[in-house]
Order: sequence, then structure tokens, then C-alpha cells
Amino acid sequence: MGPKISYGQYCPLAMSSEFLCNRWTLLVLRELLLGSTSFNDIGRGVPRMSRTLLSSRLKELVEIGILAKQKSRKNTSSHYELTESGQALGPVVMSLAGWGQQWLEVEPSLKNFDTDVLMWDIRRNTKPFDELPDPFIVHFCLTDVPENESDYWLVFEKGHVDLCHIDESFKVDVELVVSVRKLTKVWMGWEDFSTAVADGSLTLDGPKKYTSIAEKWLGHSSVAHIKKNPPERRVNY
Amino acid sequence: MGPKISYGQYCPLAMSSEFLCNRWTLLVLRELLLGSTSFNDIGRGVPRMSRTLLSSRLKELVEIGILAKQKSRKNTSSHYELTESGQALGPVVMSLAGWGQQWLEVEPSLKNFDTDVLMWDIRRNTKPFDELPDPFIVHFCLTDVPENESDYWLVFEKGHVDLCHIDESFKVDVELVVSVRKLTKVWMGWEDFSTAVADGSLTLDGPKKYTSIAEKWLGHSSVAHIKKNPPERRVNY
DNA sequence: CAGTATCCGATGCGATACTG
DNA sequence: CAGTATCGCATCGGATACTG
Repeated sequence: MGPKISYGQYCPLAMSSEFLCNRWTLLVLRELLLGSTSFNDIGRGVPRMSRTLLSSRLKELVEIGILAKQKSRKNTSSHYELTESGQALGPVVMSLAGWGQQWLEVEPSLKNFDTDVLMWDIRRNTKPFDELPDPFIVHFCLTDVPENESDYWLVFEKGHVDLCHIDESFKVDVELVVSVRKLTKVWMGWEDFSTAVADGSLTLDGPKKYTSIAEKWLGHSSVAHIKKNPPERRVNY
Repeated sequence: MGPKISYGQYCPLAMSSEFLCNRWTLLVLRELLLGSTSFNDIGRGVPRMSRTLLSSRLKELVEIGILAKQKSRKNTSSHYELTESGQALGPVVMSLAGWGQQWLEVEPSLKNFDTDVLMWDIRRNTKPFDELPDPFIVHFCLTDVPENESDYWLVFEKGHVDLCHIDESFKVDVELVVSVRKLTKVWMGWEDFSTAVADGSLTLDGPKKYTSIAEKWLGHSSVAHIKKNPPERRVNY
């Protein structure tokens, strides 16, 4: 019942690749696995993907049966969630991401990427916790991007975290000044947080009780625990 | 130094996907991981891929550094082998193949595939062993394919196994009559070998001492040990 | 917010033919 | 055996504009 089989192989790898190795599909899956459920949230994780294509990919995944779509009765919002088989792709995605984390040289990764993806990714992995006030607001000042992309605010409030890109006259608790390059490295676990603070490439400004636990509220990428190989053993894409 | 980054994400999954999720790449990698080292052997595992493209993919993999190419001094043959980072992709490929083996409905897999891939795959996983004479020759008669594709000979000899597609007047030890569909199912572990023999859909003709250990010399796919879900929990691509 | 319709340009890839 | 060169089509997917 599926679309045309183009590889012409019964092999499960070939069959899986038929639909998983289309452009953007794995990244959409990543968003779903990490918990995004709405069209726009998913889309925000893949900003360079056209909405047209996102729409068609989601439809395809639903058709295949690894994704399910629920429409609210008001028809105003919809809700995607992975089915059992979709959830089962978690280890597959992690395995590929883990390989990249371990083997890929970092420089190519740091070239030409959207700041928005990073900030959105950070937001996703954060949660308010007891030591923080409510609200708790962090102002990110990114030093190596055009002025209009340089400011972000992370708002920890009422059990969840929002990301803002425009100044709403926040009462800022901590100001964090850092380059996107450095922030990425630290967040991905490619460099030590404490080292970055020590050498001044990452600056924290605010009450000590909050800045001292910065690594805790900033968090890390979900693959940060996987150690990258030393440079001479990395792959240079 | 790499090619253009099209996803625009530092994420290791995105970076890995940039080159691993191109058409055919994962299947080429599978061939390499399973031990093929020459251009033609690799190509035989992906018959629908054009040689032009295979050549360019191999070159790309070499450039990236997950594959190494050795030329013999005679320049007459060359030799590909995975580097350390390429070997490390083994679990990634297995993970994806494993997902497919567990979750994919079988019918789509059985439509429109090249018999050659199956036979080549079987050959790869076989080895002579003590209970077999040298040479030991099996004649495969495939019942559900055009006449000119229906006959194969597996020749166990001097420590390795050859696959032939033209009759060289072999002294056949065992003749195996079966449909490609059934052979695939049995070989992939989707159905029991013994059941197929019992219900007559797979016929063995030859000395009992060889036919009785048929499952041993025929072997199984490397993912056959992973159990497929019951039909109602499968994905229908 | 959650998409769809249409257009059209790039490029990916297969087919074919050729080389050392 | 191990490729490369060239051609040309098809499809993929981005951009833009529009809808409920």
C-alpha cells in the first residue's frame, strides 16, 4: 500500500531508509521525540524547512503509522504524537546523534547555523526548580551575531519556561553574555562550563545565589554526556 | 572544509544526516560493514544504484574520512575499508535495520525486489564447514521469477562460497526448490524453516545427511534473530 | 494557529557511452 | 576490473501567496 519502492530491496535497512532518510524527516522525528506536538513548535526546531514540506512530511509519517494526529474539536489547534512504532525510533535517532556527538569535528557544526535553533533547544531542556524564584528571568546577550538577533530572554515561570526574542521590559535576574559559538560548545558538552566562566568567555551578572548554579538552570543537550573523541580521531565533514 | 551545510544546525543528528541520509549511502555502508571491499562487490549489493553514483558516494565517504581506499600497485584493483569512525557506524546501521526488522510489515518488502540481492546476501553469510564435502554445491530453483533468473548455484569450496547464475554443469549435491517470497521469509527469520519444509513450500532434494542440516548451511540474515512484532503492531509502509 | 496551492528553479540521479 | 564523462529528465523542495 506504500509508495513506490525505489531501492528494490527486502532488507529492513533499505525499507526503513525509504522513508526515514528523506530530507528533514529525521530532524522532524527528533522534534517529536523531544516532545514537540504542535505544528509550529515542531517547525521552530527546523526553521530552514519550508512549511509546505513540513506539512507533507507530517502527513507522510501519519500515513505510515509512526505518528498520530489529533484535531481539537474547535479545529483551531492540532496535536501530533508518536505511536508505539514511532517511539521505538528513539534509540535509532539517539544512536545516530550519539555517533555524531562522538565523532564529528566541531568546527563545521559551528558554521552557518541558526541561533534560534540553539535557543529553542536550550529552552526545551530547561525547567523551573526550587532554588529559583518565580518568575526567574535570564537575559542572553549573544556577542557574535547581528544586533537584531543578539538578545533572548528565558523566562522560568509557573512550572514551564518561555523563550522571548523581543524585549518586554523584563525584570532580569541574571544577564549572560557569551558568543553563540561558546554557548553552543558549553551547552553541547564540548567544553567545560566552568572553564568558560573562568577564562571570561562566558560572563554571568546577577545575584551569586543564581549565577553559582547557572549550569543547573542552563542545562545541557541530551547528548552532552557522550564524550567527543580527541581532535585527531574526529571526522571532518 | 566540508560541503555546504544545508540544515543549518549544529545538532549532531543534523550534521550526521547531512551525509548519511543521502540516497543509497546507508546501503553502501551496509555493504562495507558486512565486509565487501571491492567496487564490484559493493555494487552487487546495490544493483539499482548507478555506477556513477556509487563511485561518487564512495569518493564522498573517503573524503569525509569514514572510508579508506587502497590501490594495489598494479592499479588493477582497489580496496575499500572502513576507518575507525566508519566501523563505529555499525551499531547505527544495525539499530535502524533492527527497527525495520521488528516493526515493518513484510508484504511491501516482498514486492518488486531484485532476486540477485537476496542470493548475494545469502552467499555473504555462508561459509563451508566440516560436515560438508568440498566442493558442496546447492542448486536453487526459484519458482516465482522469470525463467532466466530462476537458477542459482551456491558453491562451497576451499573455505569460501561462490554464487553462480549460469549453469556450469555442476555436480549438484542438493537441489532446493522454493519461491523467492518464501526463501526471503525463511532467510529473514519471518517464518520457520522447518514449517516451510513441512508444508512443502520449500523442497530439498539430495542426501539426507546434507538436507537435514540445510538450515545450517543456508544460514540466516544478520537481523533474523530480532523478532518481528505480530501483524497488528506493524508499520505498513 | 495550522495549514494548502501554485510555481518554478536547482540538483540529484539514472542511462549510456567511453577509458586505462 | 574499476571507474569517469556527459546528457537530460524528473522530482524535490524552497519561495510566495493564500485560507479557515
